[in-house]
Amino acid sequence: MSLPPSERRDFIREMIADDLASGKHTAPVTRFPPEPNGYLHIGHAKSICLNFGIARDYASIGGRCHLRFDDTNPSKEDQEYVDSIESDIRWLGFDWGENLYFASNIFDFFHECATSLIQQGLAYVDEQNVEAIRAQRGNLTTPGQASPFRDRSVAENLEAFDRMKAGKFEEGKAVLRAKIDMASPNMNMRDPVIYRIMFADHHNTGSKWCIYPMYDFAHPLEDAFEHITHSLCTLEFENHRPLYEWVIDHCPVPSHPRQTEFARLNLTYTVMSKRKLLQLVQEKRVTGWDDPRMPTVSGMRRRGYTPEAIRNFCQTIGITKFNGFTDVALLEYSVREDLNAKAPRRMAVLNPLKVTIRSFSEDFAESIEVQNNPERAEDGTRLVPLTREVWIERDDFMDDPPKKYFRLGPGRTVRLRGGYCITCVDVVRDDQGDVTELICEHIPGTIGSNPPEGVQCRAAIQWVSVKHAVDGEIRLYDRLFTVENPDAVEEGFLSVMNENSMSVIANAKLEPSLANVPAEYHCQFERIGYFVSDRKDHIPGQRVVFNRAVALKDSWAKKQK
RNA sequence: AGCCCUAUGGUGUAAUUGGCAACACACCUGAUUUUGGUUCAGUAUUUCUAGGUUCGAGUCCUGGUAGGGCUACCA
Repeated sequence: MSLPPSERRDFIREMIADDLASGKHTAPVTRFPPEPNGYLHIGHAKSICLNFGIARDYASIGGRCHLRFDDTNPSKEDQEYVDSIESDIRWLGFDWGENLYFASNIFDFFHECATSLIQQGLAYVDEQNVEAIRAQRGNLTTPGQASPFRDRSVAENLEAFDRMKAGKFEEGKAVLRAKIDMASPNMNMRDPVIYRIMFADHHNTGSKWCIYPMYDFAHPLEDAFEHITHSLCTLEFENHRPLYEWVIDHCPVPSHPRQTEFARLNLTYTVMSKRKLLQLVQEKRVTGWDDPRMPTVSGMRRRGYTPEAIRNFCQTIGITKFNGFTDVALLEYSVREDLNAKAPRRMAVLNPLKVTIRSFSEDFAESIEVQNNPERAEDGTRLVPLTREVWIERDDFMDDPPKKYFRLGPGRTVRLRGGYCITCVDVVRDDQGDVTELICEHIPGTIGSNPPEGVQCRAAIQWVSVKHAVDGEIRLYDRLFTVENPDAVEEGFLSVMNENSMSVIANAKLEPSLANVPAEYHCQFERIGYFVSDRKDHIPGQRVVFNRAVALKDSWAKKQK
């Protein structure tokens, strides 16, 4: 008996339920702790849905989720990222309320804890350079060796740490190290560096500090300071947990958070590494972090994803410790499901072929009432002008149609979606023999009803009145691809960079209801043919789905093989 | 090589904690359809391996195997 996804409990939620039942905590307090050094991507969305989702589940008993900027490395961080992260989280539908924190706001607290460690004889200032420290750390199989500075006196360490803080050392000339165990099989415990010197302007504290705490030291202290109960992070921090606990156990902290790890999101065909996404932006291979081809939250938003779709996706993939690869089809399904129900439909023709309906007079004009969304009658209808000449998709005609091709061919009949059935009676060609125009006749009385007995009309195609067509631009965006072979990832990038991987179709013929839009339309899923408008000025707050234009190409191609 | 983690259809996850292995996606087949969309019905495919405990093991124990992580003054 498996529970529906919405009620499913992952191992983390089980643990929280147990902690609540045993009285260990009265309410869960989680946190989402991004470093402001890039934009949020779909992988972050998984963590956001987890942490804020738990807070939401327990909101009635005081559960909450903090947004905390883990800004302890001023050389990589920027205010732009802080702003984008806040707005992306809000867009996803979550709210941290009053609970906005910056690690940089408690630099004094970190400093106190470091001083306390020194006083307990648990930390020392090492004045060796990086290379020496690295060499002494040993490797996976051989234990490390003690630094000559390891047994300095407390007084000496206190004094040296003060000089670090006062800027008396140059960068790289001294670090503060925790004194733990140079022979530990866990490399993280071999006297990890917990403070380093960096003369850099911090986006929040300016030049006030020239020493900054390392992640392994700062993170547990931040959690404890904020009274986080459950500190959820990804699998690569598993080996850091002993150090996390060591810091909590030896510093004067107000609470005892617990770290639990879960698997990060891996998506097939998708570049997820922040480093590589940054590279794409810096080398201008994309227009920015919010380029619709990017797997960032803001890129996906421009591409037409809805917050609901992303949240449902996160619900579907669940939380485990298994490090697998999620098929991107699962992501695509979640948007299709959401958009199919909500998005209004419009017609567009990408690769136009002119059709003249000769049974109409020159000045024929009729307003056809078309449903905005066949899934939702309450979305109403719109009037679309039909005239003697219309554009149809070139792929909707085949000279020599094979069986099971239901659209236009010589002598064949199709329905102009929402309108009449038309029969192709003649084909006009140029000197090369290429089709330039179709001559058709309409079958009267076929709006809203089937053609007479004996006339095959199995498909409905999109069309746009030539006289009323809006010239717009529709862009088809590819995903950013990597190749399956990880060694060839860089080559994968090259194919990303290639303009061919992004097809831009100019001068698409658009339905006149889009008249005010100097359109830039993003293809939602070319595999199924959704085009989603990003333009808020178009239909406020709504997404538009253009059907079929590309879907046909694809599904037909698939049937061919 | 040492330490840590993980293993359930093609993919991602469930399994009332030792009691008939299931859900979604993907795939294929058929029906419906004024979007080759949607919807509906159906087919096919599963507990890494070898032992052990047990009336009974996906679940517990032992040994293998495979994958991931760890040798930053990044987070």
